[in-house]
Amino acid sequence: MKRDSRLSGVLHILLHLAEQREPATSEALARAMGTHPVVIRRVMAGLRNQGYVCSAKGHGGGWRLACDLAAVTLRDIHVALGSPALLGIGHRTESPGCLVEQAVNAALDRAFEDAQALLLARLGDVTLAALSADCHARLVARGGACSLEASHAA
Amino acid sequence: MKRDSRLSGVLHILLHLAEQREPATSEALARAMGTHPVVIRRVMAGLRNQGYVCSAKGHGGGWRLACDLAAVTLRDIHVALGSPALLGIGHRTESPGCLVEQAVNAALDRAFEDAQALLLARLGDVTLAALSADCHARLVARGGACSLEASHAA
DNA sequence: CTTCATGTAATTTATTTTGTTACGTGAAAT
DNA sequence: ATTTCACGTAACAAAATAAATTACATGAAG
Repeated sequence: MKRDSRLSGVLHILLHLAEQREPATSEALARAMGTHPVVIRRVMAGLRNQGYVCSAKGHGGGWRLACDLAAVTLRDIHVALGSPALLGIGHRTESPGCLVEQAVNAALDRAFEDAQALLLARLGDVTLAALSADCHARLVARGGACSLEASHAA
Repeated sequence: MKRDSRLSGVLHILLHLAEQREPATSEALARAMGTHPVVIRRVMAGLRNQGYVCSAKGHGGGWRLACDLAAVTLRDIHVALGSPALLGIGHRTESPGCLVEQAVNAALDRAFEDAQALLLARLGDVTLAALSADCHARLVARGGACSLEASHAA
């Protein structure tokens, strides 16, 4: 079972956008993320629709942040990506006729819902601003010499 | 992202086994679960190795429970299945060179670990005996007329 | 009016999961 | 004994998913 890393990837992109004032093209982002520009556009489309970023065509175009980092949480981004399943395990059948399976589903659901609620709450506790601050703290801790952008130069 | 339903399926099987004293063949279980006997054997192999069930060859052979339902939790079964990923989302990279990605991973990890720990704890709170009792309660609530096995007759 | 860059649908390719076949081992029935 | 039954496993095939790519359209800057 492969885990969905879209949230991780999008956060990565957003924080990089926060570091530069000029728009970043899908091609540049794709190079940094090791993927294809069209994939970037696909995943960013959701964020644009929710107003977290904006895009511009033509010369000097690309992606820019369009939100206050302090007002957006990781949960917001998760929702903007379409609220993909947080849990990796689930039911065999959604509404089974078998009583045994109903009991199994009920027991698992209780556990699943609690875990999911906790995870959403934790994601809701972290703002993009906090994440960005953590980035800069790490930059200082590491010596402060290199730009945040340098890590994807190669 | 498709969710793994092995835990759900195996619990279903175990509770059915709890209802009958004669062994159940892989073929019978496969019919009930809508899959192939070899798939049943594959998934049950882990449980057998951990001693939760035992299997017998030849006439009258098949699968039987080999554990005290009151002493085994859903968490134990999850572990016996190889502890598949509980979460549906994860990192892009495990040990990134990029500071931004390190910060993203750190933030997500905190949330992930807490949710995972809660889920494991909840699974650890439910014994197979409790699940089985819930099955019987549902059977009574529904009228008590039909056998637990009837649900898979068709 | 050409170049650049996004928007999106359609297609192809790769990966993962699931199902199937085939053959081996051992136990019970005849 | 030998046939039948059922598990054990590896190898193979098929199906479902996800990702990458292509293709073409739109619109903005030079």
